[in-house]
Amino acid sequence: MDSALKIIIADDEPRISALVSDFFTAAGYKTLVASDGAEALAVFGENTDAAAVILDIMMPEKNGWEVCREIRAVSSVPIIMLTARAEEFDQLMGFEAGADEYVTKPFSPAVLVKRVEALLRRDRKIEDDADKGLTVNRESYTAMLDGKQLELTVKEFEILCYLWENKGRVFSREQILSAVWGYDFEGDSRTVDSHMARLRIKLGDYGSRHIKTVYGLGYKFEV
Amino acid sequence: MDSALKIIIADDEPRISALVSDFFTAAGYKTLVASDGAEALAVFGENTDAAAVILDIMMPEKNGWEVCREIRAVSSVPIIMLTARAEEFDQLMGFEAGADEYVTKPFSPAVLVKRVEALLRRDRKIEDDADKGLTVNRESYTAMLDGKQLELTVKEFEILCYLWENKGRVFSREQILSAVWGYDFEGDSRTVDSHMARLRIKLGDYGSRHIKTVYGLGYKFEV
DNA sequence: ACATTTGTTAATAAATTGTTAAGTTTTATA
DNA sequence: TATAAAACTTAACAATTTATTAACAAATGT
Repeated sequence: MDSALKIIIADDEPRISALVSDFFTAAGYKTLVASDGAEALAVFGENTDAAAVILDIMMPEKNGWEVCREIRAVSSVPIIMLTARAEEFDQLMGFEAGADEYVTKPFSPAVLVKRVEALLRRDRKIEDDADKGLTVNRESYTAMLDGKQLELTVKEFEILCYLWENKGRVFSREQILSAVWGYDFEGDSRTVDSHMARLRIKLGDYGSRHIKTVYGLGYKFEV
Repeated sequence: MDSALKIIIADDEPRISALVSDFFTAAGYKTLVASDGAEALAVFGENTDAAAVILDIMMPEKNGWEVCREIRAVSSVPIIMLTARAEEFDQLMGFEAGADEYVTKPFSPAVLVKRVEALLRRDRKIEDDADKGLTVNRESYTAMLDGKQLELTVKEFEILCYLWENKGRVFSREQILSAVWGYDFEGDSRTVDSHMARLRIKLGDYGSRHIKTVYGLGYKFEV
């Protein structure tokens, strides 16, 4: 199985494409290199599932923005243009041709990888950190973890809320009981433990990582 | 003792090297200036413990990327290339020669310092002051040492807190017992010793440096 | 009446803590 | 400075406390 995302790199300067290719390979992508505009188009034709295309502007056969325009006619794949000089003219043409990003030489290959990943994120090709983690909504009594809704019972939800809204702070079982059950609750404080256990299970990995037992004191949501 | 980190600056334009040197000096570094490529190599030869090397590309004798390549052959010291024009050729050669960063003239010396420090941080040459030393948080019952969380038990944490919040002051075992255990604790005061030992172990080096025994009296957190 | 949630209990597991005792270091003093 | 006494350190152990888990019973809502 090879599920690595493909990145097409087109530059007539082999040392540049090799350099860029190396960085993307190191970052876990599969790279396809072309050395002129016509070849770039051919490679794209064979790999329309590519995750992104990086085009140098100055290339023989067909220049970068010609290639860009032709790809754009058939695909919305993210396109990044490389240019030697930050000239307004080139920039304009490039964007008009439908490029998504502009990277001016000299550039740091590491930065180029980051920019491409930003575009992939935009297209949901790679996971967005934004919808990672936990969201809690008192109004709807719902909690989302990594974009998926959790099936929590009321008590579980309220305990989670209480800890979540006071992240970092340690609460004793008694404090949790009076916050969630009410000050007049007569029950055993082991009850809290049971709920914590259930909550942890439902939160999976995230639960064990963030709902911490503070031995001898109680529980906390660790940031 | 002079523990300042050394920065080698090579530029054939004295005004530039003087300017850059001033900024690094102001930031607490020691600078070594060379005015051509050959000299840069010679200086590096005498100072292979330099923390970073800043090379102008256009230099007499040996140009920047020749110097870069030669240094790279023997050292992984961070190398920053300075270039007047964002030319593709220079760019390429520089990265190929193993430079870590590229800074295009005109540049702000302050920014250059920042970039260099980012590289030093990457190589752990300078510590991030943000997470230096000890932090104690009663709310979350956590103690951080140099950015890492300590796994302290309640008693350990409270003893540490007590000493930490009264830095410099000496406490007898009895005082510590009544502060942490409560005035009615009936146990042996050797108990405190055990906890101190465990605390010291968990605090490692920092522990032995700061938690001091005052013979015949008790303990203190020494500043 | 059914399924779901909630509370309780008890067995088990885990961690903290206090104590002891042997070994060091420090201090006082002869 | 040698020696003894006092004070401290350390490690190991056992006792204790505390937490987890699962299974079950009660309550709740549909």
